[in-house]
Amino acid sequence: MSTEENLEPKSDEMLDDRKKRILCAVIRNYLETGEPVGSRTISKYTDLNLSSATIRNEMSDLEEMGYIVQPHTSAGRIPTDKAYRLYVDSMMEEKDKEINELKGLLLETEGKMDTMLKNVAKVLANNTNYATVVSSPMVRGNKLKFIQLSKVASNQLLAVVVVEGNVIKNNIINISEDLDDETLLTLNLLLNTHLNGMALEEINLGMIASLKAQAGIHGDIVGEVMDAVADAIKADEELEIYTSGANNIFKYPELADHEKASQLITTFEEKQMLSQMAAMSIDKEETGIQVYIGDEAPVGSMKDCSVVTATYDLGDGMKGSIAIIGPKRMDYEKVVGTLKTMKSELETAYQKKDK
Amino acid sequence: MSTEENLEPKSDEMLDDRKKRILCAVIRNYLETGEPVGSRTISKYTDLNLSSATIRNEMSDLEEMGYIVQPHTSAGRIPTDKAYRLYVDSMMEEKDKEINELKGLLLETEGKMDTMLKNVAKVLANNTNYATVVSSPMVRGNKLKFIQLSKVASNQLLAVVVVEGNVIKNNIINISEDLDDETLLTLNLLLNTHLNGMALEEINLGMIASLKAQAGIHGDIVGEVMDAVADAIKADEELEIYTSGANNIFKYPELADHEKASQLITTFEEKQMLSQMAAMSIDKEETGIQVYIGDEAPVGSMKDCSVVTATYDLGDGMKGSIAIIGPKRMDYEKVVGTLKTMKSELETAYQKKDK
DNA sequence: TGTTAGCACTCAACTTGTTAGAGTGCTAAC
DNA sequence: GTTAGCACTCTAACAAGTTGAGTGCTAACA
Repeated sequence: MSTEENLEPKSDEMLDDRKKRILCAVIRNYLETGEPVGSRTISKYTDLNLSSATIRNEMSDLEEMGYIVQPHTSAGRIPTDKAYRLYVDSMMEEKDKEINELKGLLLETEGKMDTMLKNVAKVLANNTNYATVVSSPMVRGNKLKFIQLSKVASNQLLAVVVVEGNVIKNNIINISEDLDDETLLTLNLLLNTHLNGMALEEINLGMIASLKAQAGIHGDIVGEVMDAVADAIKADEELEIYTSGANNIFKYPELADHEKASQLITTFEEKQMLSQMAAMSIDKEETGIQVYIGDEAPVGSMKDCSVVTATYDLGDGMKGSIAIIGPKRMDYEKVVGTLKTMKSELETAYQKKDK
Repeated sequence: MSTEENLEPKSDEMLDDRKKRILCAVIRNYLETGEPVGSRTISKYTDLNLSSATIRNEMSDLEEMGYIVQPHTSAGRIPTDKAYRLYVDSMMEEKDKEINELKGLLLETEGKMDTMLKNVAKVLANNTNYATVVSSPMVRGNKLKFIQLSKVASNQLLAVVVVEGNVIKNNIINISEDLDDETLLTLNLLLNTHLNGMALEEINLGMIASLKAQAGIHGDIVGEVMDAVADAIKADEELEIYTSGANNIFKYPELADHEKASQLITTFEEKQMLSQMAAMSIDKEETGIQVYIGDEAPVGSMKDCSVVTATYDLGDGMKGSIAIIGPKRMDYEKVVGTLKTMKSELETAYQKKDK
């Protein structure tokens, strides 16, 4: 072990215990204060009884290894992304106990998925003082459950498409010719017998053509219905996004200057990037907690932030994502803990609602 | 006329033509530059050939009357809210011609109401460099058009409620007992014959009770359907809000400090205040353009802004609101003009879509 | 060999003083 | 009624000096 020093610096393993403790102290202190931390502070407020001079030597080493930097000479050190990475991966202890009264209450109140998720976002933002993004669940491997055409006016049909997971989509179809009830019934039968239970991916052009043929003179309507189905699929892929606490970024000077704030706010307003981010996070398939630090962040405007995401799983392949966005010096321990608790709260709240 | 000077200063009428022109020049100049404007500037850049000293005397008067103020002694003057009010009411000429290519294009592309309004917000934000809020149309005096129950699973019904204006609402109803198709048909018939064409306000508890009685053992289901109807009404009252360009506030230093920006962003994120604002604006019933300056603004967080709203009318009592939020020194002429054009573009685009 | 005290040095941040310029109000002359 | 001139005010920008936190280095110590 000790003879491996001639190898290239393999960072992690090069850190002896003392260096680790010093680095950890620097990080912890910086997370709290947001100010560069100097050798004297470390020397005073840690149990390892070392003079500031010794600490200085060690810090000099740590800087060389790329864990800390000075904003300018004669300032204290601040952690680099690399240090945060190490901290998140192997140094922090989660504060799992962070259960807050609110949650239970808020989740039970409504059976509605959207208000539920909106509340999740709001509670998280209030509890953490960071910005939060919650996505609606994405449903995978969806099967068509039910299709129905109804006449709402002489020249208008209503097409209702229900997909597994009870995602419902309506489309109003304008028709030129009036349809009698029998034809409508036939069409409904035709559509349901052929399409029910079908996975969305299985519906292709050939099938549509065949249906159209069978519908005879009403082929056009089938075409329109298939458009409605296509819409249902698309709507399903576009995740709903609920955000809260975007204003929290103003609490962190490193994010609050006009340029950065403006970009972040735009991202939050347009939601589309957030939707992609959520989709990515869900696709990762790891059900655990994911931490993106600085440049690792999935969205450009967040390159000065850290993003912590969790994937929740409501069963039936319904998975969604919860993300917390804050400054790189966010309280990772608290955030990860809170997110874990919230994830499980959400999942159990949904199970309960179900029965 | 000239002998009325002994009356209390009745502001507007006290302003002789020269004062008006000077005030107008001050306002115009300040709108452009955002800097306090001094007497020399006015003396130079107006056609009334007066020395700066004369202008100074006049400006001193105008200050006394409350139209302009100095941020500090030995600075130029800036207009007060009172001045803006006068300007908006009687001095400005709208730049009605401000028609921008984009509009026509964007509006036609989609038949979808929501994307259409989203686009309106986006185009306005891009064109004006202010923040925009567009509400979905509020439908008044709504009548029920169509109700349908369908079986999607052995223990689940789907209730579809269509309201005039083609607002569609779905509810999944969990039932304990299985229903055969005939019963379903009877229920559908019962609901439709009694409720179709009924205004939402007319549906009261007595009617619901009577329906329940007629439904016999399936009274519970009727109850649930009525809940779905209630939902449809509520969903209809809650206006959808589309925003764009919230980040534009950072372009105006007077709005961009942390405190104000944070409040504005929160308002834009939570949308609920904006929804109320839209509702208010629609209720005003005046179909024209409304300008709120500073404290007049309908929302607290906008007290340092000006808000210009327009009400669009799609016929059938469907009215919505478009609002532009910017600094008090916004380009009122352009905004009012653009808003008028957009209002009519939107209305005609909708008519076209209809046929 | 690792640790420590001491010292010179650096640099941001704050304080103070100075200056330049824009703008005003007032007065006296036109 | 209008204007030129002048003294005055106040901000913004800059320069210079001061303070304090923090460092790196060296020499002494265990």
